[in-house]
Amino acid sequence: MVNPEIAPAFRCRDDDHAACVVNAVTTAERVCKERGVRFTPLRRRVLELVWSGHRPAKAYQLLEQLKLEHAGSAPPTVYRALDFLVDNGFVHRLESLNAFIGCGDAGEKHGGQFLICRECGRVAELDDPELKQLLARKAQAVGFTGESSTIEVEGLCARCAG
Amino acid sequence: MVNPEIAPAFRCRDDDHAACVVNAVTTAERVCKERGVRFTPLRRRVLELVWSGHRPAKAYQLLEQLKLEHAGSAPPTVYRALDFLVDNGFVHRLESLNAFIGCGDAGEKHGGQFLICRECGRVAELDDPELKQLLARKAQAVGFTGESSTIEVEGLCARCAG
DNA sequence: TTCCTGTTTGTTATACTGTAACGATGGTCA
DNA sequence: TGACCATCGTTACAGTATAACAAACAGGAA
Ligand SMILES: [Zn+2]
Ligand SMILES: [Zn+2]
Ligand SMILES: [Zn+2]
Ligand SMILES: [Zn+2]
Repeated sequence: MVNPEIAPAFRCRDDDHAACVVNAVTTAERVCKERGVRFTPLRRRVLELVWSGHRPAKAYQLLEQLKLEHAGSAPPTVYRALDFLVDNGFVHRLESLNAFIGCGDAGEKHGGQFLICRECGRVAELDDPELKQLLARKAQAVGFTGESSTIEVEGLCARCAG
Repeated sequence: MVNPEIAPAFRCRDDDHAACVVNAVTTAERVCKERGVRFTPLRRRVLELVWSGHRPAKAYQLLEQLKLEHAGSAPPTVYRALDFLVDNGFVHRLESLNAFIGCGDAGEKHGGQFLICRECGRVAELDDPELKQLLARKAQAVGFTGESSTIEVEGLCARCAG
């Protein structure tokens, strides 16, 4: 096998991650302005919290953080913000984990393919057109028209595989 | 496009579905005997209930059924049976629905690819090696070793697409 | 400005999904 | 028989998500 590239999410050091957060927030701000939707302080804050690592964020963990900053926070507070972020393609929901992860390629609404390391918990996103096409083709072969797909792989990232 | 085959799950008529259930139970019975694990009445009954349609079964719906037949049923009753059935490859869990579906190709433990019709609710299973290989290859290309995967597609079956 | 309107947020309550813990039961085998 | 292990019954609770309605707020019309 050729020397593989390593996905950014698996390369990013936990102690040098601020740029990822800033980039995500800046992009979201721009896209929201373009779309004429409101990037409120709450939504911004939840996006920052989701992006606080390349690891899945659980809704009730986010809620705990929000409560520290604003006592009135409750489940709908975080779920509504997450709904907004997911609908606008800034965050993806990981179905196999009941968790959320920042989208590395925000701006376009899309479903990616997620690589979830069972050792370190980091998650990388692919957005591979070949995969989408093959899946669509295989579905069509049995008469099924796919509209959206959930693809999540559990395994080991390069660093954890040693 | 060539005339597509239609997946059995989408062809099966609701009023002529008994054979599917019998087949699933018979297979499970045989496989359990081969493996030396116990196919208890409870497990058999839950498998029948899961197979009562080609539609996803929710755990608490199954529980309601069980309660009608045995008052002592509680969440662990159904979840333990489902765990057994999933572990042995007789049933799959659909992550995007929090639901369960009978495996059309039981006996070998495997992860399939699931086609979920958003109109009629039926679910068909693929088990396509090309898809698995391509996904594994794409993951390897970024240094990730996949071990198990969740692939679920929402869309329209041939009948519902009209 | 004031009013109107639609969106966002606060608040309470509840529904849905899943597991921990421990004792009772029931096969299997020495 | 008794010891052992898997299964099941039972209670309690943890974790995930939404319904419903009121309050606050932004943006535009009068
Ligand atoms: Zn980063
Ligand atoms: Zn890792
Ligand atoms: Zn059938
Ligand atoms: Zn259909």
